[in-house]
Amino acid sequence: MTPDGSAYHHGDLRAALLAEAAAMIDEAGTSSVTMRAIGRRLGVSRSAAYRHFADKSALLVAVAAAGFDRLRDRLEAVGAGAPGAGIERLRQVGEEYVRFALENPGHYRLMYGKEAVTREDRPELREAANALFDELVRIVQTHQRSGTIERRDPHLQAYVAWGAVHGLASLLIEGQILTAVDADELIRQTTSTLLDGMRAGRRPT
Amino acid sequence: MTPDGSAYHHGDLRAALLAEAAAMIDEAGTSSVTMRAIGRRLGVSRSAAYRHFADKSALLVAVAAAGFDRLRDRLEAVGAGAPGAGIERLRQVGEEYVRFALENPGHYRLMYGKEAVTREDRPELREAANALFDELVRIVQTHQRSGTIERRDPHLQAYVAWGAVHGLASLLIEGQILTAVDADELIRQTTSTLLDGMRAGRRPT
DNA sequence: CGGTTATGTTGACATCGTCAACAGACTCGC
DNA sequence: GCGAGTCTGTTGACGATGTCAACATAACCG
Repeated sequence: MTPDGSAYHHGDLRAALLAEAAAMIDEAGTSSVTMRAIGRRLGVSRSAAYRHFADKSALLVAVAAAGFDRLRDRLEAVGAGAPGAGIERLRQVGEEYVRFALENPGHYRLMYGKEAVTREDRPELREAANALFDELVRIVQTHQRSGTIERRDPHLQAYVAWGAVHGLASLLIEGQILTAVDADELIRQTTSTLLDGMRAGRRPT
Repeated sequence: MTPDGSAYHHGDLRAALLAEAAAMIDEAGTSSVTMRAIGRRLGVSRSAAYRHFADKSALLVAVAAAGFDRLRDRLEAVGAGAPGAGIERLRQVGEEYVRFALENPGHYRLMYGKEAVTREDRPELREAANALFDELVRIVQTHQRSGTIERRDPHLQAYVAWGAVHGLASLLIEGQILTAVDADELIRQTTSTLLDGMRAGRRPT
C-alpha cells in the first residue's frame, strides 16, 4: 500500500472487491454478482479479481465469512454488558440476530449455503461460522450461570437456539410468512417460546 | 398420452424432466442441473424442455413445489392417526420434518430460495409452501384442542414451530453442526425445548 | 539501477440459457 | 381417409459468463 492511501495500481483492490460484492448482493441478489460486472463497477478489468481470489466462489466465501464476523460482533455487543444478565438481555440477543438477517437479506442468504459454497472444503467459512457459534455458546453459558436458563449441555442448547432464530430469519427473508402476520410479534413469540423451553426443568428426553 | 404409456414423441417428457431434475439435484447439487445436461440424460435435445417450462427457473420452481407437496404428505401421515394425539405424536411430526430434509438435502435446499427462485412472482411455489403451512396450522390446532399445547394464535405458533425445525434442518444440511454432536440427540433436544415452550402457560410478552 | 515479484489487461475458449427457424408426429373435421 | 392445424422436439445461433494463458506495467528490494 502506498503512503497516500490510493495505492498500488488500483488501491486496496481486495477490500474493494469484498465491499462491492457485498453491496451488489444486497442491491440485486447474489445472481447479479458476476466477475465482469463487479470489475465494471470498480473500473478494473474482468479478471483483475483473480489476483486476489482463486475463483468466484472464493470471493463469495470471503464475503460470507465477513458476514459471520459482523453478526458475531453485533451479538457480542448485545450479549455482553451487565454480567448478571437476565432473561431480557438473552431475548435481545435473539432479536438482534433476526434483525441482522432482515437488514442484510442477500448477505445473510449467502452465508447459509445459497451457492455450492457452504462446504467443508471452505475452511475460512467454517471458521467464521464456528466463531459465531462459539459466541452463542458463551452467551448460553453466561445465562446458565446466572440461572436464567436450565443447565444442560451448552453446545446442544446453543444449537437449539441458533436453529430457532436462523429458521425464523430464513422464513422471513424468503417471504414465507403471510403478510398479514406482524413480524415483530412473531419474533417476540419465537423468543418467548424458545426461552420458556430453555427454562423448563424437564430432562431432554 | 398414448394408450401404451410410452407416448407422444418421447413419452411424458414433462414428468421425466421433473424426476430427472430432482435426481440430479440430490446427486450433485442444484448447480449441476443445466438444461443441456438434463436433456443429455433423458436423450432429448437441449431445448426440448422449453416446450414444457417457460425457462429453467420455472422448471426448478416446479421441482421445489413438488417437494413441498411430498413433505406435506409425510407430515400429514404422521400428524393424523389417533385423534387424541399426545405430545409424542407432535414430537414425531417435528422429527419427520427434519428427517425429510436430511434425506433430500438438495431438494430441500431448493425449496427454500437457493436460487433467485423463491419469490412472490412464483405463485405455484407460494401455494405449495402455503399448503404445507396450512397443514402445520391444522396439526397445531388439533393439539391445542387435545390440550397438548397452550392455546394461542395457531398461526403464530405454527410459524414458531416451522422456524425451529426448518432452522435445525438447515444447519444440519449445510454442515454447520460440529461432527462431534449426535444429530439424533440434537433433534430430540430441539423438539423437547420447542414443545416445552409451547406448553408453558406464559403470555407471549 | 536492474531484476524479481505483485498487480492488472487482453485474447481466447468452453459452457450456459434462450430464442428463432425448422421438422416430424399426432389430432380432428370434413 | 386425408389435409389443416397443433403439439412436440431439433438445430443453429447469440450474448453472457467463469476462467486460463500470455502479456504488460508498476512497485519493491538489493
